[in-house]
Amino acid sequence: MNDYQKIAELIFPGGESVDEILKRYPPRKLKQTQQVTRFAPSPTGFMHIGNFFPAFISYNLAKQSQGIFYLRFEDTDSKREIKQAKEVIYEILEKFDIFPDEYQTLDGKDVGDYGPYVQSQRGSIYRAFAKKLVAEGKAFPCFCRKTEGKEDVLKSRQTKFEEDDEKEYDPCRDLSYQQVKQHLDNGEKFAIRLKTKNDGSERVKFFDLIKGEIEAKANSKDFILLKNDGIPPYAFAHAIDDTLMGTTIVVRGEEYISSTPMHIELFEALGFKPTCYCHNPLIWKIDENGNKRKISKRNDPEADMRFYFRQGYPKQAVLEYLLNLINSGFEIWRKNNPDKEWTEYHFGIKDITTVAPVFDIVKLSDISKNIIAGISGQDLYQQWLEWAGQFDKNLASVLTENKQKFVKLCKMERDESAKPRKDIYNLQMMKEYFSYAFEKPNLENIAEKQNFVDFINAYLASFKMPQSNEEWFAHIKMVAAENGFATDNKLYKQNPEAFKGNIAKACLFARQAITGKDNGPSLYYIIDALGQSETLDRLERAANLQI
RNA sequence: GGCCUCAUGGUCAAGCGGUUAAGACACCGCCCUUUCACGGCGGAAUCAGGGGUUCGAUUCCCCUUGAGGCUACCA
Repeated sequence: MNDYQKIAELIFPGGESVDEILKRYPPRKLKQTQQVTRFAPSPTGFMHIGNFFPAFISYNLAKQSQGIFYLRFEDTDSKREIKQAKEVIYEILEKFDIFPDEYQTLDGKDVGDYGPYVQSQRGSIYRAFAKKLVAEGKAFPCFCRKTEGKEDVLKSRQTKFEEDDEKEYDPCRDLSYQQVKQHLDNGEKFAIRLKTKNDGSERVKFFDLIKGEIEAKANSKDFILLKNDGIPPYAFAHAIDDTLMGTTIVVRGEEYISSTPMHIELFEALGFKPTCYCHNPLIWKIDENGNKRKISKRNDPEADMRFYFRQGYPKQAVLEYLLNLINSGFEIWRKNNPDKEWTEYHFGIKDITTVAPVFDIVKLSDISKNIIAGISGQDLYQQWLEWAGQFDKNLASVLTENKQKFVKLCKMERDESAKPRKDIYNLQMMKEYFSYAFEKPNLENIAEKQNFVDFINAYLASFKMPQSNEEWFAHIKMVAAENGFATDNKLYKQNPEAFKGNIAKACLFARQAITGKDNGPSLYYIIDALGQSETLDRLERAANLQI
C-alpha cells in the first residue's frame, strides 16, 4: 500500500468499491439515437423559469428521440433546501404534463433502475469515488477553511485581484500520511479536493451542441469534491450521477459554460467519457425603465412558474411561448399546422437560439388569446370555475350559483361564431372583463353626461327585450335616429356638428349604461345574459344619473 | 483583474458570400362592420462601430464598444 492508498483507507475506511458500484449501473440498452436527458433541480421551494427552460428542452429532446427523461433532485446544499420544495416541482411538472420516466416518489420510492434519484441519498457512492481518487493520488483531504458563503467569496476575490495573487494550488495537496493522521487525531473535519494536474497554461476544447466548439483555459484549481460534511457540490455529483445514470445530453444554463473545464478534468480523473453539453441562454426581461436585466425571482412575478397558473394562462400557451423562444421555427410550423399538438413539433438542437431572449408577456398573451378563442363557451366556463376554486373561492361560489348566466356570458360571440373574439388571454382577467355581471357599472366618468342621459331616457322609453342581435340593433338604430344621431356615417363625417353623434356613439352610450365599459361583445348577448329586470334596472339608473 | 459567451427593427427572429434583409408580437393608417371585436390590406422600423479578406460582406477574420456569465466547501 502506498501513502495515497493508506490515506484513502484512513479517511474512508471500508465501504463499497467503485467497481461494485459500476456493476449496479450498467449502460442503458438504448439505440444511439435515443437520448437520455434529465431535469436536476435543487429544491428551493420555487420553480424559476430559467430552470424550467432547460428542463423543457431536455424533455423534448428525450421525447423526440423516444429516449428517457428523468428527474434527479440536487439537494446537496442543505442551507438552501426548503420543506415541501419537492412538492412544488412535482406539481409544476405535472401541471405542464411533463412526466419524467424515472424519479423518486414523494414518499421515497425510486421509479427506474438508476436510483436513488435524490443526491442526498447517494452519499456512499460519492464517497467511494472520492476514495478511489484519493487512493490514486488524484485527490486529497483538505483541512483548511478558506471562504464560506457568498460575502466571503466577494471579499476574498476583491483582495485577490488587488494583490494579483494567482496561486491556485491548495496548501493541503501534499500532506503526508502522518500529517493527515495528525489532523484527524485532532478531530479536525476535512473536505476532499481534486489535485489538478494542470498549472494554468493548458487549454481545453469542448463541444457545445448549441454554440459549437468552445476553447478555454483548462482548470488549474484544486476544487472541492466533497464538502467537509461529506456532501458533494454540483461538479462532483454531476460527473458521477450523469455518468452512472447514463445521461447522453446535459442541458443546462449557459452560466455553466465557464465551469465546464472543471467538469472535463473531473470526468478524465474519474476515467469517465465526457458527456455532451447543451448550454441554453438565460431569459431576460425589460424593466419599467426600459432596461434589460436578467429575469429575477425577486422582481419579476413571471419568473415563478406558478405565476402562470395563478394568472390562468393555459399551459399550452406557456409551453408554446417557450417553444417559440427556444426556436422561432415553431411559429411557422404552428401557422402551417394549426390543429396539431405542440408535441408533434420537432426541433433540432442546432436551431436553439444562442441569444438570451427577452421575456415578452404581450407575446405570450397573444398566443394565449388564440388558444382561448378556440375553447367552447361551456369549457371556458368550466375552466374558469376550476381556476376560481383554487385561487378565488368567493368567485367560485358566485360562478356556481349563477351558472346559467355565466355560461351564457362565456358563450358570447364564441361558439356560434366562425370568428371568435380574441380578447381573453387568461382566466384571471375574466372577472374584470365581465365586471358588469358582478356589479352595477360605475357611471361617474361618463363624458357628455347630458347627451348620455337624454339618449338613455329615450332608449329606455321604448326598450323591450330583443329576440335577436338584428332586432336589438334595429331598435337602437331607430332610437338613435329619432334623437339626433346620424344613421349614415358618411353624412356624419361630412358634418359632425349637425348631429349629437353617430350610431357608434349611441351604441357606446347604451353599452356604458349597461356594462360601464367601452367595448365588448354585442350588447344583445349581454342583455340576454343579464335578463330583462336587471337590464331595465341599469337603464333606469343611468337615465337618472345626476349631471 | 483573468477566462468565457453573446450582438439583425421596440420585442421574438429568419438569414450560412450576391436577397427589394422573411415571418410573428406590439405600434400606426386604411378597408370590412352604421356598435365592440374578428378579419383583410398597407406603413414606419433592424444588420453596434472600425479595420481587413473578397469582384462583392449582415454573413468569414481581427480589433473596439456594449451586454452578460464564471472566477465558492452555491447551483
